[in-house]
Amino acid sequence: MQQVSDASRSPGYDPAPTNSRALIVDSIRSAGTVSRVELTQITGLTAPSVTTLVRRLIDDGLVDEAGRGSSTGGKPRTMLRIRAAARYVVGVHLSADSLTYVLVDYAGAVVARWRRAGPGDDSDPEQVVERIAAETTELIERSGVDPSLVLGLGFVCPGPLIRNRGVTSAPPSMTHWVGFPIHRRLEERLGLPALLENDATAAAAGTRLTTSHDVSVMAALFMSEGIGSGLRLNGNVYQGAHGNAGEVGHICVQIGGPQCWCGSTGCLEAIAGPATVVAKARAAGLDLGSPRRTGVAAFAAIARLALTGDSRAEAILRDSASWLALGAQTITNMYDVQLLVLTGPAFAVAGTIYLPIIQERILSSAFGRAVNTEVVLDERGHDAAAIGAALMMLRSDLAISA
Amino acid sequence: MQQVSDASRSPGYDPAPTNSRALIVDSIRSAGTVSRVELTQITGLTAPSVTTLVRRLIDDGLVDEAGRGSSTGGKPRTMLRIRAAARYVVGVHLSADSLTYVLVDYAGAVVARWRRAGPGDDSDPEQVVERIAAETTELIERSGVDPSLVLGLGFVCPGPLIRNRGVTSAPPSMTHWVGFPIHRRLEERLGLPALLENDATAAAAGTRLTTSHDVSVMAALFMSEGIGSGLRLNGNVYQGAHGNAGEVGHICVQIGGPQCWCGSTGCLEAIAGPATVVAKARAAGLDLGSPRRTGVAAFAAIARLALTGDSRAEAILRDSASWLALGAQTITNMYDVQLLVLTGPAFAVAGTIYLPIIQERILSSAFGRAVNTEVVLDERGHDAAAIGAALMMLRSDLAISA
DNA sequence: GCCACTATATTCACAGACCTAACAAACTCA
DNA sequence: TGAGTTTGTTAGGTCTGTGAATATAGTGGC
Repeated sequence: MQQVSDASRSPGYDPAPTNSRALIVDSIRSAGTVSRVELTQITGLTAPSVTTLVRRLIDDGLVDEAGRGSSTGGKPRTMLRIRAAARYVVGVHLSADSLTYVLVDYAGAVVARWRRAGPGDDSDPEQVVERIAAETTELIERSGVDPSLVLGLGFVCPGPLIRNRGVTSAPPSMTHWVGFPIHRRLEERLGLPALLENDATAAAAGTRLTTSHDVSVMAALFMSEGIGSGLRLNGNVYQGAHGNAGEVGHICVQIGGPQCWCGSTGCLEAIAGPATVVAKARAAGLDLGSPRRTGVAAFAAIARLALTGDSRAEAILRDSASWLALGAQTITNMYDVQLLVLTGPAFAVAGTIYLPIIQERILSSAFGRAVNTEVVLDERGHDAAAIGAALMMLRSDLAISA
Repeated sequence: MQQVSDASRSPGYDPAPTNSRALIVDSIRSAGTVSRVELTQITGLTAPSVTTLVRRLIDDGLVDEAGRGSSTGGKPRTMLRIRAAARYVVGVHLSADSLTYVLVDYAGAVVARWRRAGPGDDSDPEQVVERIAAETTELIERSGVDPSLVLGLGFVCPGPLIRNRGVTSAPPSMTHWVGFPIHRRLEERLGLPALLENDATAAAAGTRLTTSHDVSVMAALFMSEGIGSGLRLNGNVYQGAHGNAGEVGHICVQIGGPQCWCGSTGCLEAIAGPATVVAKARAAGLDLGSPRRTGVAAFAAIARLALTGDSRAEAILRDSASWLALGAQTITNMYDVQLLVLTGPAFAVAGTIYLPIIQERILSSAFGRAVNTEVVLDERGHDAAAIGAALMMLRSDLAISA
């Protein structure tokens, strides 16, 4: 049980691994395949240190040699890569209308994925724990992965939470979750360490960096049922004092604006979040399929309409995007990032509408111009949070012990 | 010259000192006087390590023993404290209408302070360098401190900058500073390492923590001629990818709001910053003394009027405060801090009007309620930026070498 | 005033991380 | 085939920090 709490501790920002072993593993993982010489450059360690650390990792079965590079006039480089089958982690993303599972291997690749209907609005937390535990077990079983190689589970849910204590406040659909220590219950039920994280923060951890240049400071703008953001610094997420950093959905963007479920008024989420977009679309008489369709499913229906030429749907989304752009600008102003990634289920379905509007505002703002902040769309938006939670587990100390 | 750049390097967030020597010095400095046993608790190092490190620090003249604590049944603790006279650093805060110098000793105390009129709007940067160099030299001379003990200089100016390159964009009064590498010029002129920092970020570093409980994540909301903020994590400031984190003055708080000098519209600073407050007060016919009085001096005149019962002045400031409260809420939402300190010259003169309004909004916001974020006024607001710059220099690697 | 007791601080021997310097291995090219 | 080049390893040393044992300087009982 000692180990269990270890993974989810870490008050505030977790500095870059002082642990060279973790540093090497991270470097190999994010590079794909690298040679030892390259590792000396990436990590700043000396060649002998790299040799020693890599040897131990190979002995422990965490890293493999993977053929040779071509010679550049001398001995060719021996390439290294993560032994993908060494360990696995599970990532789970819960929201009212969907429940996403991913199984991620030690190299960080998704080897299994499962999306199911969410527990709905009035679910009993204890029953949901049961269900998640059962489905997690089933996921592992069906994937054919040896369960003893599964290190732990990263669990993600929307909204503010207090690390190690559970959800502290929640959107209307999940109020009965407040104060329920779901990750602890999952730990007990599954016998695996579990980590609890905010959806947006996890998404920041899960975003693959596909930019050419080196990005050490990036943020994710996450939209699912709500709106949030996460900040990633050199691969570590910034969580704030209580694990609630990045609550961009509840900054006030309009004095005297509409009431938000959070108790405040004029929140970005209340004005331009998916729930509001859906309400506006319904009010405008758009056909979103079944009237029982809610949350991201309903939002996706609007996006489909907009993308197939419905100008009313498009106008509603473009209006939402102009507000989201404000949030994005706040993120870049406050965090000063090199890269902002739009991610989460809502951007997965409507990102192409939001992206140019957000980009334009960022690039035309004074600081955007001065420093050239890039804004991109995550191609794995749907699963970003679940993947991120899994990756956070994969980067915990647990994951590098022999 | 190697050393010189060392102090101002540090891409993005600088993790807690891995350097135990620096850790010990920091711990003693922030505790005032401590025993070795207490240091083992604070730092997590073992008793033998503390013994050794402290012995070296005493040998190097950086730390002194300072009598004994009272016994609690055994050997009384030998108290340690920083040898204040071991080293000194200078902090300089430049704005259009004032130039503040502080000389800070190795214990972090201000031993000399000098506030002078600013260079005004149309000053030649080279001449300002000359003037600052001369006045810095004079400050040191008059203080009686041995110049060879002065480690370096922390330089602070308003607005966005790119670390190591100078100011990148600037308020109207300082546009001619754009691109001028003032800290490099000061280094050359004074023969001392210099560090360039944004005023708000430095203020976060300069704020003394007077709260009872342990604060590891705090932010400063800084108001001088402009509005900015800084984030401090475990004693290290977060600077962002380009040194521009915390630009809360240029988040948009009103769609279609007034034009800001930064090129954007609806910026917090344009709506509620000191310049706007002064303009409104003049428009309302308030007597601010000489019509040539500008910047913080004019703002201070309004604050005096408000505090002596002028209801028009008070209304103008209260309106500004309600907008600043939005900015404060954004800070707490994005950074999730335990403590928010209002600081800078403008809060130094009008803080008592702003504080309750800001406090109320933070405490009534959902996340404020859930996690109890404290909001306080800095009693050293006038000098916070200069002091902070000095303290940042004091925490650089330079400052702990024998 | 002496003795046990306790809390504080130090010494000593050792483990581990990481470095420099020297060396071995594996390729290219003349 | 061998010189040159690049990659990786071995050997030895330094430095940091640890645990175990010990020294130091008080308190309080008798």
